[in-house]
Amino acid sequence: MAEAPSKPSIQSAAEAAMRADKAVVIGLNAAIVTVSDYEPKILVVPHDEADGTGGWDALPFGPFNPMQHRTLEIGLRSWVQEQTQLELGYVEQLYTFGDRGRHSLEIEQPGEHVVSVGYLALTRSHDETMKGAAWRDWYQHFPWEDWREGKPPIIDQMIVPLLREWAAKQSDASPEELARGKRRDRMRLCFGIDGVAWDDEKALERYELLYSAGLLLEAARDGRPNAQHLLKGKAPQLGRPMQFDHRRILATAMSRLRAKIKYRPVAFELMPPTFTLYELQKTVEALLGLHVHKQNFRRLVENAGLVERTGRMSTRTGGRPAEQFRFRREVLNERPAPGLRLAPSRSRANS
Amino acid sequence: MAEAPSKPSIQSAAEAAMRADKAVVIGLNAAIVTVSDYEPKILVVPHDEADGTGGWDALPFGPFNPMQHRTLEIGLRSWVQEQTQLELGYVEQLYTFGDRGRHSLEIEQPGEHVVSVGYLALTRSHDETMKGAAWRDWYQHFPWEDWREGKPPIIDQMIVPLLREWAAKQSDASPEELARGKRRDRMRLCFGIDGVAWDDEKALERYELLYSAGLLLEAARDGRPNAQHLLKGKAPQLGRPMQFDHRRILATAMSRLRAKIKYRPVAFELMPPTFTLYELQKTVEALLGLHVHKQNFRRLVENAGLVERTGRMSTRTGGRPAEQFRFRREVLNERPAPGLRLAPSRSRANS
DNA sequence: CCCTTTATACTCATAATGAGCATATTGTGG
DNA sequence: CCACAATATGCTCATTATGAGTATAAAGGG
Repeated sequence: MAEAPSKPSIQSAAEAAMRADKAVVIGLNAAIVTVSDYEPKILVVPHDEADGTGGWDALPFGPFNPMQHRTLEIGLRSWVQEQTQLELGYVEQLYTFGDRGRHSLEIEQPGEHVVSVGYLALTRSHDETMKGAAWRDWYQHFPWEDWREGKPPIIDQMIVPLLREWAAKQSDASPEELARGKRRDRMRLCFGIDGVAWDDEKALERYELLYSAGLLLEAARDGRPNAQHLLKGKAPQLGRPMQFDHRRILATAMSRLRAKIKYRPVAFELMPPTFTLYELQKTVEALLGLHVHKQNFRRLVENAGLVERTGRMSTRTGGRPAEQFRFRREVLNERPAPGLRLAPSRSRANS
Repeated sequence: MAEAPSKPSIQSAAEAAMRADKAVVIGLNAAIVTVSDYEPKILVVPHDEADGTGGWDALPFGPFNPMQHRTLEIGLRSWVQEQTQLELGYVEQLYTFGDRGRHSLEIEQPGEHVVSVGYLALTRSHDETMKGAAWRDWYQHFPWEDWREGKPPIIDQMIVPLLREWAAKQSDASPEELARGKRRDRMRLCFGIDGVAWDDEKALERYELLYSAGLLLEAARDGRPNAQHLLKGKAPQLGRPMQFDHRRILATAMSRLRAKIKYRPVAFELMPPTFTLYELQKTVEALLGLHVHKQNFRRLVENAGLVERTGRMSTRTGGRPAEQFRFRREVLNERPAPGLRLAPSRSRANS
């Protein structure tokens, strides 16, 4: 009954290249993450648009030149290396955004379209001396994501009330949003209300929720009607905004990294060659934005075979000296999915 | 110490558009999956190149026209709808490939570059009447992935011996591959040898392993030296090859879907409105390529709150009639990660 | 009415997990 | 030197999740 997917649609790739309306430029965005002083840091570059977003952080960005680099990742590594001298360890593709409205201030020339491919990269080195670029604590952009000291006050003081208001007001809701309590459910699941457990991996969903609720400066900048008040009044802001959709890319990176850490030994990309279990734990906690039970963390790491003792003791910092461990790289060849299987808190998840 | 990521690199997006060497065409590839008769099917279109790959299946492909569609997904849905009349339920971006060598037969014109974005889509409808397009059992492309009837014979009869040969021969190994037993470890982990458990989610890794080992026709077509013998002799083939890197995209889709099914209720996208638990189980088993314990599957599905009884009984097919269930869509609003948490078999995983 | 076939309900041993207690090893300030 | 603070590390225990099996129910066919 249906029309066949016509073969021409395949061959048309060739013709399409000739047609300007389909040609685009590929941009590569890198969310480069490190952890220092037990804080996750994201590499940002300043930018100065005359559009009111001057001063907003941006993620490093570079074009992809297919003539020069065989793959997207090679292209990314190349310009990151050139511009920052950073040694990227782990690199992972996140998502490709093709939104026409991405550069929302109509800075695009007619006929120009940037499709951007987001990448997550991890690095151990974190010199503070890169001119122009800087390491920014990622929780400055996402203050609601750091639960290490308990629930961040911003959630109950600002986010929940504002979201409740948004959920109550149905006037600006889209058709499918109007389903009874849809908005309320979304906020319950995202922010762990009414007995729903906090899920550290939902960083992206939370960002998107706040964006649709018009609570972020990016939403105002993009012209979302329900966010315009942010520009007028001196409304308090929810986290530091970023250029373009970079905060969204960062949220994607957070979600992905928090998930990955649990079934791949990526955390070790951020550790020095030897470390104490305490240091490892603090690094993981920093990324997850959560506290974990110390003794159980140790048990987990040890009988997952992820580390081995070095015999050396650390110069202690207060109490009994801790032993230094090293990452057992062999584990990659032994088990199918080695990682810090930190199960989502079962408490309250099921009520 | 490092150079700043220069702001110009950001603004250069604008100039870059003008430079032909950076302009590319975005192609969208769709892995459209359905399940009928308890077999996973992939929508393929024929193609006729005069390059020897005529007759190989291809995934439906369409260009992305940024003037016409706001986002990549909208663009994808649009041409899929147009060409196939299929109603896509779940759609998810998989990966973006920018390899210059993607269209390996140098069919690219100079100055033309296709970056392709792969998508996974699920649909319930599976008319057999689409002209040109056809539903192909996906295990025809990946015979080693179907363990429902036990370990597929092709593994022990062909794959393992050929991989052992490849692992033993170090002559064509890349520098980092030369590490003692690297290749052997890779095959152990991928194909579950020596007590390593089979991991259904490693479909992509297995495909890539077979490709690098030169055992797939795609590798031969791409000019990999270690695969050239496939073209000469009448060597038996490992699964049906596909055009371009489409089999790789399909492998990505399989891996992603098999993983996703365990923490998101995507399986229901493939079910009719009401179904018996047996039908649900068979569908899941088809996707995973595995048998699951019937009673435990039932327990899992039921106390995860994923389904609810309808009271209606099915017209049985042999024994006691089974009750019809329906998907409890509300579960999406209740639990953070509802899915069929089929844990990886613990047996043999840890020896 | 027995037998086959499938559906569904329970049981049970084992492993994984969350939480806490106990002990060890350091430095510090009387 | 000793009590004490601080941290590391080892161990126990209750609870839950999981894999595997047994038992019973409800149909149709001879």
